[in-house]
Amino acid sequence: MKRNSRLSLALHTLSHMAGEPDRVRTSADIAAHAGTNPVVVRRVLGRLREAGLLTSEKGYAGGWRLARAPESISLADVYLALDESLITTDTGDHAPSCSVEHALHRRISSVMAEIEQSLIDRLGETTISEVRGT
Amino acid sequence: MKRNSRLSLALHTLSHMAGEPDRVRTSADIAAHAGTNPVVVRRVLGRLREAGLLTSEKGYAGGWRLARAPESISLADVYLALDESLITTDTGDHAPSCSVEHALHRRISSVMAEIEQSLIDRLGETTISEVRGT
DNA sequence: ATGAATGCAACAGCAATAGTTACGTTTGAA
DNA sequence: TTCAAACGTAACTATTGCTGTTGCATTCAT
Repeated sequence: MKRNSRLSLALHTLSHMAGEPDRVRTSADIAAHAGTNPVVVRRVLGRLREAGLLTSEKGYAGGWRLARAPESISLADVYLALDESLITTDTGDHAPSCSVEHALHRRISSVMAEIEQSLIDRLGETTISEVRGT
Repeated sequence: MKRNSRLSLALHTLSHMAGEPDRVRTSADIAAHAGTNPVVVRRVLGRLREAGLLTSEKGYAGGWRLARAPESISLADVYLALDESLITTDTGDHAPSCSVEHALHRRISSVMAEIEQSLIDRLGETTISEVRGT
């Protein structure tokens, strides 16, 4: 695993869960399906839980379950839950020399923020259940 | 520099160049403005040259210059030149166990490809000269 | 010829992250 | 009550990607 693996893992798991929303799955099960480690699964899914997309229960017969109907979970929800921020340009610790540079920097940041919002809007148009194929 | 620094460096440089399109700039000049290293600049700008956005000349009085009018260079051109592929999920060297998994994987890849295309379309709507502020 | 510039290769250092191990905590069943 | 199963979390390692840096060959105008 390498590129965007958190997003990939999250999407695979959620889409898979959308098939049987009531079934409780352990992180070990999920990890086996995803070819990774239970701790990694808990790390990623923990973020989705914080965002209210999943619930987890400890102890015997514990595990993970969708917190909402899959039709109500959009890709934007997942993206924002993971806090990936794919687009945002670097914060530039290099203090701009002249005011022209400074203005340019702000201009670019603003444009990139608009682009990211467009991406989020687009992600909001697709739900987990659609990804799975209804 | 850290996050999306290549994209950031490319945008800053191109936007800056759009102000005086005929001026030749050395990688040392650009690096000084960007607060980085000439070699790093040449690495990033080299990709833009391969994509036909810039030209470079070696030797005495050499340097970098826009290869096209700034109004004809879109953010999509820059994005594609850098081959960043922000969206694409990982290729999953983990061979899917069952055919359901396999179908799901292809489904997700397909959806993410659509999303990335939407992003590129959106990036195509803004040009370097617009970023600069006309 | 010489100095200024790119092109390129190689290497070090750093940051992010996956993977792993270990241990505490919680829960329900036996 | 005891025990096994599960999550939660911390700590550590390894890997990966990228920036920064140095060095050197090449090219070009003077």
